[in-house]
Amino acid sequence: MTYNNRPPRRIVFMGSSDFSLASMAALQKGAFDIIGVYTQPPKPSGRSYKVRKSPVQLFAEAQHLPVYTPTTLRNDEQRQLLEKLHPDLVVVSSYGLIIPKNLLDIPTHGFINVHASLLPRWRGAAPIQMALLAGDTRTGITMMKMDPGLDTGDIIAVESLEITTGINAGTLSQKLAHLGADLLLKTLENLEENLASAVPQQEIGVTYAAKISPDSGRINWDKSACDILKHILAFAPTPAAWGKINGLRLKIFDAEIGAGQTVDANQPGRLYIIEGDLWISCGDGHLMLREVQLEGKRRMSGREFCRGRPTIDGETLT
RNA sequence: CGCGGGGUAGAGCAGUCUGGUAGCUCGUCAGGCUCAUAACCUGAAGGUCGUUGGUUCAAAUCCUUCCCCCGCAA
Repeated sequence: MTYNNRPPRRIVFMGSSDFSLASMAALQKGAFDIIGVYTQPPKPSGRSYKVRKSPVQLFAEAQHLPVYTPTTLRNDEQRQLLEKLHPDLVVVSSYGLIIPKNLLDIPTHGFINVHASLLPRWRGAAPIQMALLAGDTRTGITMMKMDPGLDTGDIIAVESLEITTGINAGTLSQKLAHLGADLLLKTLENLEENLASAVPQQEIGVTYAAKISPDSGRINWDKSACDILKHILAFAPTPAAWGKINGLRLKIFDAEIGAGQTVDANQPGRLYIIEGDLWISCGDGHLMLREVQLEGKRRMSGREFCRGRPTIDGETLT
């Protein structure tokens, strides 16, 4: 790969999730020196409460990159640390910490951010999920210069893609992660020009994507089959959409909208077994549940679920 | 020791409380029926009941060791 201008050599990467991983890996393969990786500190998490490192940290350590895991960047110590690294550029991708504005000037070329939406739509923490929930037909990656606001920086580059029907948040996130990594490399090829030509975000069309929680995955069966399907796909595979049956949580990972009138849909949440498939009535229409998981059990197809539990025919999911 | 569920035929489950010949729904295979079929009928194969040790005349079942899977929470 060749560069018209002097490429930024000394890059600091800040990220925490699987989404960030693709961008970091791309930088690592490219002709860049990742002189430091910032990521969320290991926390007690997972079953049995063990301390676990973020995927970014695991990858960085495997590549023998220096890793920093501050709990906040909002103090002098952190400012001095970043200054000592003398970065040309800081690349941020779903890091999870707010960048205080007194850090933004430290790198020669400032901070850039890989954001998974078409800004200014879906600023904030969960843009991928919100795009699916809203039924958007396109989404994409926005590369922007970071400023003190929440995803309000000037736009350097945009790449969009179609949201294909039936895609879930996990798969879409992977596609966007790769798109983001490609766009990041392109941006870095002519960084100075690209930064200079960045344009402010439009003031119309601003929306915010709040964090999603496991609780908000609970399905309201009074809604239409179409809305519920969006909900299921937006929450899959984590934290997953769910309902309760006999006091147990049933996660739903995939479904399809039923055609015809095979189910009388007057009782939202009512389950039916029809020719071995698992169906559920919604407020409007009905869904065939293709992939489910009862708490304590593994994830399985709706058909498998029915085979072992023929008695759920006629029961209600709430 | 954060809380909890589970491991029984290729898959999903019942049986465990109350010990007494290993079951169900599918799948697979063979045969039959049919113009035909993923449909239907008949039959067959397929299990050291996760692992270790113990109690007992007898353990999937009771006690015990370890391993593995999963939900919550974070």
